[in-house]
Amino acid sequence: MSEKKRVIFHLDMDHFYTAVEERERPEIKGYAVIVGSDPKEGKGRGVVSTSNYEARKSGVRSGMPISQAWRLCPRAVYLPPNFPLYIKISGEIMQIARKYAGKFEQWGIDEAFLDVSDKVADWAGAEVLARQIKAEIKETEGITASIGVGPNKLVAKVASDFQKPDGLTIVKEEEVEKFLASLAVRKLLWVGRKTEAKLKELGVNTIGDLARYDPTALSSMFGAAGLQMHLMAKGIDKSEVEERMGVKSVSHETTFEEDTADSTAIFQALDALCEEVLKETVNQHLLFKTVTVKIRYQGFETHTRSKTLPFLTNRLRDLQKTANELVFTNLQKDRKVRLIGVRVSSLVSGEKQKTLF
DNA sequence: TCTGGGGTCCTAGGACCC
DNA sequence: TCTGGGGTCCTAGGACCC
Repeated sequence: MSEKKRVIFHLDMDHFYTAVEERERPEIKGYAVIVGSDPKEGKGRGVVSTSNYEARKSGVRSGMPISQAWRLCPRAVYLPPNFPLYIKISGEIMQIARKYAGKFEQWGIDEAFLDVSDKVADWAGAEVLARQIKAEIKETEGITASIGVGPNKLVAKVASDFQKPDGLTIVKEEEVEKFLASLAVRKLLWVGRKTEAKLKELGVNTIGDLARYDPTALSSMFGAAGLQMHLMAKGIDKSEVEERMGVKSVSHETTFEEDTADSTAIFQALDALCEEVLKETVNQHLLFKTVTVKIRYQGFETHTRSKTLPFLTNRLRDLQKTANELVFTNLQKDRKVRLIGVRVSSLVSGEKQKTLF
């Protein structure tokens, strides 16, 4: 019996945050727009979340320090992120896309995988469907999306990035190897900056280089991820499109405006973060067992400390007491702190456990 | 260049249990 | 009085994603 052929879409909204802002404020259309931290005349901390294509012409990129963006593009329109709005519009878009898919998997706020194998007869049918989804999103929401189409998630993901904005790239099985071969390894899912650097040392620059490399050597260098990487480079990916159920952790963190050794300020911030984290866990009817605090010192050295309680809870005083103890016993008093954070995990839905309290 | 904030998954060592 | 093997849980760190 031959394996069923799959047709997978990867949907990727174009410069999503700035696209939403442009839609809401027609007066900024045509200008360079950057959503991110407050640039503070070039002295701001933090990074660029999203920049529109006008800003990208000046070299501005997602993840870039906002101070650097300010130097490259001081005349851009700088906006703080409006997450509630982005989440609302994302939800509407996902609802549109979901109805066309046999299986659907949201990926971050502005991307999704769709398994449409049962919805289309061939690649021509896939193209018709992809255009239909793009058109409906554009008509209903006024913003554009790019779609990549391929025989698996990996190829679809790489394809959606191939032509942007408002792109549609279809890669059939027989074209996969050729399509991938000349692209940089960094285009592969899970190959980030560190892995890219290690591969470069091996003389592996393109996905084609990686596909030809000895998998045993990759395995001894990267472990299981090495073999996975080699398969991906050959365009092989058997992972299913699957709906993700429930969060595994809830966290909040904050970077101080200036690094501080003031323990009053640090513990005050910690208490406030605990309150926010707790509010969310309660809203989602969750109980937690593990508390993790994160301390980042001046110079970016980062440590985490965690404690698993012998019971499930959603009480603020349990969270605050545990978080405070963890920070108190681990904080290096003579060092300035850049960031403090709190996370809860080992979550269980509390729907059936209301009687606990 | 000087690095946000929200997540997921993996690894490796150690404790502990049978 | 020196030491197996399997399994699970916990902790810390790190890479990666958007």
